[in-house]
Amino acid sequence: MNKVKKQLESYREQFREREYKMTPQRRLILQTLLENKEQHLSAEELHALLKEKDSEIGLATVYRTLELMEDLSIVHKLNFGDGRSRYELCQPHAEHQHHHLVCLRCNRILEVKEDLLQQLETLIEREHGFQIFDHRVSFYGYCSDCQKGGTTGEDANE
Amino acid sequence: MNKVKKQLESYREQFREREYKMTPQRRLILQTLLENKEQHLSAEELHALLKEKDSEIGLATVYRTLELMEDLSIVHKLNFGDGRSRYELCQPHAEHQHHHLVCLRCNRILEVKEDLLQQLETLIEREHGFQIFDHRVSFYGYCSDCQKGGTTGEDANE
DNA sequence: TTATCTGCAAAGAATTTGCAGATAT
DNA sequence: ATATCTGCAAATTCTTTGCAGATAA
Repeated sequence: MNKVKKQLESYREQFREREYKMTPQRRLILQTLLENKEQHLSAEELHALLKEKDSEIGLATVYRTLELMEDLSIVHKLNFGDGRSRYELCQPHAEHQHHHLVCLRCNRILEVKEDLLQQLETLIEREHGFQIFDHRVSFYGYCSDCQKGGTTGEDANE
Repeated sequence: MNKVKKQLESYREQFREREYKMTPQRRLILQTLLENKEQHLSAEELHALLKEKDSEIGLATVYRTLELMEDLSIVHKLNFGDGRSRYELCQPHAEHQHHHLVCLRCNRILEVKEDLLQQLETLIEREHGFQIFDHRVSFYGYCSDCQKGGTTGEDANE
């Protein structure tokens, strides 16, 4: 998996540009995020994963690193209304982030690649004179599994 | 302002259907939300407004009432990434909520009436078999004032 | 070398909960 | 009458901060 190494090298460069140091802790956090790309981890979940790797990274460091990387546009901070912030790696080459589908029954979070908000953005920029840099879109409903399923449904979280 | 009274009566009915009681505290909270429709209040801000009216409603009651009203689909819980939840009354007759424009410089939150997500929703329902009930959309950028203004810009919050 | 970074523990902020008395229906 | 609701204070949970020693560049 040379791809991961290359990606880490690219992040190191982003750090250097802003005079931030690439420490073992930061590297391991990035590595873990790369290994869990599809996950939307919270700070505590990430911290738990790091512990499994026998690292002694403190929770405060995890928070500080995530904040820093959000500032560097390496991660996006997300909120799905469950009382904690969640994070995901930015897609380096995507014009915009994808959208999230939050299942109201099993709480799974699915993703959609399609953007299709260009039309709406153009309208907003024209009508409201608001210059858009990014957007966050979540759809709430029932995933296909939960539409079939009985009344209970498994809960993906806790 | 007979309109407000009518609206309160309608909320009372929603409460009754679920066997919740309409207490003076709940009525005053609803009234205050109606008087601040365009505001996106946090629980503490709402609590402060209630205090100005010489009511002795406890903060815990405010939280409990907001939770209850979210469950009744009377209010929407919103998150703009400022570390606290914010609430707004649902638009009773709107198919969907409007969208929010979050200015990254002055932190003002503007609104757009246009929905225009139907096309995207149709695509998602078809391609992903995901049955959509609602969506939350926020756009991040610079409002028209902040595009003109200097480098500082006033901060609408704190 | 030296400014930045880390871990720890303590602090802070938002939200929730337990309980005993009060109150809508 | 009684199940629900309220206010208070304490408890929880998530996140941030101060500090002294450690470390990347």
